[in-house]
Amino acid sequence: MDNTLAMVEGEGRQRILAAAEKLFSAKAFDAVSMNAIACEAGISKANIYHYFPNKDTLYLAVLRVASHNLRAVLNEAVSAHGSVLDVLRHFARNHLQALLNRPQLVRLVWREILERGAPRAQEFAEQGFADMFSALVDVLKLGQSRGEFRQDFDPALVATLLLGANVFFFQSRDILRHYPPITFADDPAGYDAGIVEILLRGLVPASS
Amino acid sequence: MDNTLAMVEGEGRQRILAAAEKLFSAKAFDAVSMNAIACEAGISKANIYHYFPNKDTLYLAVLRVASHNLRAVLNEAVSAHGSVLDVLRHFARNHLQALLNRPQLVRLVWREILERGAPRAQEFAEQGFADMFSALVDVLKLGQSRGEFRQDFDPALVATLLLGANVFFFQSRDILRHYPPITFADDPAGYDAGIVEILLRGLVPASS
DNA sequence: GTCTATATGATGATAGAC
DNA sequence: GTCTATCATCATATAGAC
Repeated sequence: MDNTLAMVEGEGRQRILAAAEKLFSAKAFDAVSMNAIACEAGISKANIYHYFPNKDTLYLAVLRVASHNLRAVLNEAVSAHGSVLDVLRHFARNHLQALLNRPQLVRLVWREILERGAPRAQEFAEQGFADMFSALVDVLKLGQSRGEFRQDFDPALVATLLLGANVFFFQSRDILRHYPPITFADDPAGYDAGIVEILLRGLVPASS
Repeated sequence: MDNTLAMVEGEGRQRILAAAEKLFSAKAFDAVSMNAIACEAGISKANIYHYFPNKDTLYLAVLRVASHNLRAVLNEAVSAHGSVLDVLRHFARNHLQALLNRPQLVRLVWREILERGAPRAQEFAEQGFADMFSALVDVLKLGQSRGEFRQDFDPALVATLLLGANVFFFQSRDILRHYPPITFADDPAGYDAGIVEILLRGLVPASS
C-alpha cells in the first residue's frame, strides 16, 4: 500500500501545528492571530479551518503535543542509575538543563498552569508534575530506607523544593542575571550543585 | 482652597485604574478590551481616552501602581526583629502569606516577568526582586558572621532557593493540591516551616 | 486540499456635542 | 468631564470555486 497520500495529508496538519506551537509559545492565546499562524505555516488562513474547527481546538491540539513532548524530554533527562546521591545530583542538573533546552515547550505548558481564568487543559500540565514528583519522591524515599537520609523529613516537600528551585531559576533567569550578588545565573549546573549541596548538608554547622 | 474638585478629578482616573488592575490581573493584555475596562469602571470607553492616551499607557500605569503596592506589602511582611533563626522563619512564612494574600498583584507582576516577548516594564518586577533578595541575603550573611550558619555557602543561592520555593508554591498550589503525596498544599505555614527546617539541618544525618 | 472572496462582529481609537 | 456616534482595522469564521 502506498502511504504517500497519508503523509501528504498529514503534512498540512503538521505544518499548522508547528507554526501554532511556535507562536503560542512566544505569545499568549489572544495575542496570536489565525492570520499569523497561517502566514508562519505558509498557507492560507481559511485552510487552517479545514483541519481545525476553531482556534480553541487548534490551541488544545498544540498543547497536547507540546505537553507530551515535554514529558518525554523531562523523563528521559532524569532517568539515571547509581548511588542515591548521584541520582539526586543527576536529577537536579538534568531536569534544569532539559527545561533550558526546550524553553518554548516549558513556557507553553507553564502559561496554561498560571492562567487559571480559562481552564483549557490543566490535565496535561498535571501529568508532567506527577512524573517529576513521583520520580523524585522515589529517589528520596530510597535514600531514607537506606539510611543515607534522615527519616524525619517529608520527601514530597523536598521534591517540591528542588523542582521549584529549577522552575524558579528557569523563569527568573533574566532577572537573576541583572542582580549583582547573583553569580550563578549563567551556570545552571553550578546552581544545582549548590542547591543539592545545601539540601544535603544544611545551613547549620554539624553540632559537636 | 477647595480640594473637592481635585478629588473628583482624580476619582475618574482611580476608577479606571482599579477596573483595569482587576481585569489585567485576571487575563493577559490582549485578552482585556478597553470596552471591558470601561464597563467594569462604570464609564464610557471614550472617557478612558480622556485620561490615558492609549491602552499601553494605561497598562503601564496599572503595572506601576501594582508593583509599588506589592513591594510595600512584601517589604512590610518580611520586616522583623529577633534572632537570625526567628527572622528567617518569619521571613519565609510571611513572604509566602503576603503572596497568597495579594494573588492579583502577584499574577499581574509575574506575567510581566514571564512574557518576555513584549518588554513593557521589567524594571518594576526587578525592583521587587532586589528588595526581597537583599533583605534575605542580609539575614543569611548576618547568620554567617555570627557563626550560626556555615561559611561555605552562597547567601544569594540560598535566597534564590527560599524565594523560589515560595513563588513555586504560590504558582503551583492548585496542582500540588491534586497530587496525593503532597499534604501541605493548604498549609503554607507548615510548608515554609518544613522548608526552613530542611534548609537548616540538611537531608543527611549529622555524621559521627 | 487549497484557494479567493466575503460575512459578521469586535477592536482600539477619534470627533464633536453637551 | 462625560457622553454618543463613528472611524478604519482586523479578528474569527464560512461559502464556494478550482
